[in-house]
Amino acid sequence: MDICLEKCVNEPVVQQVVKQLPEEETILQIADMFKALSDPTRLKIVMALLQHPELCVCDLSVISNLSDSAVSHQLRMLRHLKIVSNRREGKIVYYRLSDDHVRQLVSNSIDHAAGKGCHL
Amino acid sequence: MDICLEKCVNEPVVQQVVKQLPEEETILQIADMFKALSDPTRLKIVMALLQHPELCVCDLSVISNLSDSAVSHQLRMLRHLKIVSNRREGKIVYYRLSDDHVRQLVSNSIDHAAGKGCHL
DNA sequence: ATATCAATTGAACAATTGATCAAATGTGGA
DNA sequence: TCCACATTTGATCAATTGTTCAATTGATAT
Repeated sequence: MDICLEKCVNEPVVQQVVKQLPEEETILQIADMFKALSDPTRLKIVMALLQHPELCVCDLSVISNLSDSAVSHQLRMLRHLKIVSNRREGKIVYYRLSDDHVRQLVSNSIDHAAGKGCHL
Repeated sequence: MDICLEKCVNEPVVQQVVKQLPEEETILQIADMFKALSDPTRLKIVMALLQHPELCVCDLSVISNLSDSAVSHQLRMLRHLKIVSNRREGKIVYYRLSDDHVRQLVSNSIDHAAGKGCHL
């Protein structure tokens, strides 16, 4: 028994917290979303798409100062996480944010970082 | 010159986007915040603290189903990122969320995942 | 068909991460 | 003091990550 007594474990509090926690599946989903935004390169890509509705891979590679390949790899991940969508026009593939939730999430974070606080 | 022409690079659009992007420093900061929440274990810890204002390491290890040590390591990271604060009471150390922004961030994400959409 | 350009892909590699274990703090009680 | 407990820390190791390079795909024009 390596549990602390009385004030700690086995109290109703712990049971209640566990019960009210979102399902494991949901937690993994949300964590994935955060993971997508946890890399500076990807975050910059998303921020760029926040300011301009559509950008091609080439543009994004210039903006993020990275090789086309590197950007494409990251876009692939963002695509699989349903965070960006793409559209081909001739040789060029345009990317855009596909999720309004991400838009809000990142937007809020920028505001917060800028010290502006929330903006309801 | 490995840049795509006309519609792509060197357009004012790219310049403008780059200019409007937050500073590198800020981007790194925000990415770190997301990184803190990108691991299911840490996310669960934060979610638990979202539901109960203060929990000790031992509680959190039970809730997250992890060893004390593992939890402590994660709490250390969250502490350094200023996401949680702690308070010692005798042998027991209580942790709490130190940042309202994180509270909102995670709370919003849960709502979104629950299909409730935004709640302005 | 060939050439060219935008984008994607796969392999390889260094760098980072998260869990585990053992040892070390710090705290209160006998 | 010595002991037990809650927590922290350092070291290690497997797994994951992000980038680079080379090769490939898709599309347009000649």
